[in-house]
Amino acid sequence: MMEKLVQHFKDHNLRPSQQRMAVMKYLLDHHTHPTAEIIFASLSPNYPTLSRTTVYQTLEKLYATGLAQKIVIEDGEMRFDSDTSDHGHFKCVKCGEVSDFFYPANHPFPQLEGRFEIQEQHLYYKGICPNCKAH
Amino acid sequence: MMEKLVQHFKDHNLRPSQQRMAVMKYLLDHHTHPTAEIIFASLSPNYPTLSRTTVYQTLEKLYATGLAQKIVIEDGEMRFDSDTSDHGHFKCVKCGEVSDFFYPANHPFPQLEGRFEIQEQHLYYKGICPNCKAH
DNA sequence: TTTGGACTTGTAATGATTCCATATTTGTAG
DNA sequence: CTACAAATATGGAATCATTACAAGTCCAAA
Repeated sequence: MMEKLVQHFKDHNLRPSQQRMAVMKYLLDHHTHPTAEIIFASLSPNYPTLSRTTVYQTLEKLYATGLAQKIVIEDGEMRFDSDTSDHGHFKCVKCGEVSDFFYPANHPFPQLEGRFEIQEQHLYYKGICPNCKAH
Repeated sequence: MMEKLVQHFKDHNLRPSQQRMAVMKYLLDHHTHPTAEIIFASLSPNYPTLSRTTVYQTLEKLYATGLAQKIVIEDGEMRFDSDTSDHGHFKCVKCGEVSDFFYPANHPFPQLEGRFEIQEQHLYYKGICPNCKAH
C-alpha cells in the first residue's frame, strides 16, 4: 500500500516526503471530504512539526496533479476527496456533513452549446440528511 | 416595473428601502452573477452613503427569501443570481466569467438513496469558454 | 561530501465576509 | 400630520480561511 503511494507520487514528479505521504494517506483512509484544518488537526499529534502551510500546499499539489479533487460547496470551506471519479455530493445544512452519491458512468448530463472545453463537472445538493431528519 | 419590485419585497416581508431596491434592481438588470463587491462598486457612485455591509445583508435576505440564488464555485467568491430557476453555470478558468446554461425542466438528475430532503441543486462546469479558446 | 533544487516551516499578510454599536429611516397608531 | 417603535443602514473593527514570503531543512546527483 505504501509502495503504491510512493509510486503515485513519483509518477507525478512529487517527492514522497513524510508529510505528503501522511496527507495523501489521510485522504485515502478518510472519505469524509475533510478541510485542510481537519487534516492538520488530525495529523498534528503524530507530526508535531507539521505546518498548516504544508497541508495547504500539499492539497493544492494533489489537486493540480489529479490525485484529489477540490470540493467547494460553502464559501470559505475547501474540502478534498481522493476519489477523483465523477460523483456527486450532498451537504446537510444541519450537521454539516458531506456525503457522496454515485451515478452511472453514462448518466446523461446537460450539454453546453458552443465550444466550451469542460475540465471539471460538479453536481451537489444541499438539504437535510436522513440522520438529521430523524432527529 | 418598480411597483412590481416593491410588491416582491412586501410579499416577503421586506421593506422596500432604496438600498434594497437598488441591489435587487441590479440583479434583475445584470445577469452576470456579480459578487457583493461588484454590486457595491457599481451602485456606490449613485448611492454615495451605501455601505458594503448593507449590500451583503441585502443579498443574504434576498437569498433567504428566495428572491435570488447564491452561487459558490470558487472559494472566497460568493455570486448572486436573481434567476432562481434550476439551471447550471459554467466558469471559465481563464477570464473568470460565469455563464448560464439551461436544461429542460424534466432533465433527469441523479437520485439520492434514503430520505434526503433536497433543498438546493447545483450543477456547474469549469473549463475554457469559447471566447478564450479562440484567443 | 558538496551543491542545487525541492520541500517544510512559521509568521505575517491578504481579502472576503461578518460583527457590532450607533444613526437613520420606515410603517403605523394616534 | 406627528411621534414612536421597529426595522434598516452605516462604517469601522474583528474574524478566519487561505496565501505569501523568507529562512531553514532535506534529498539526489555529481
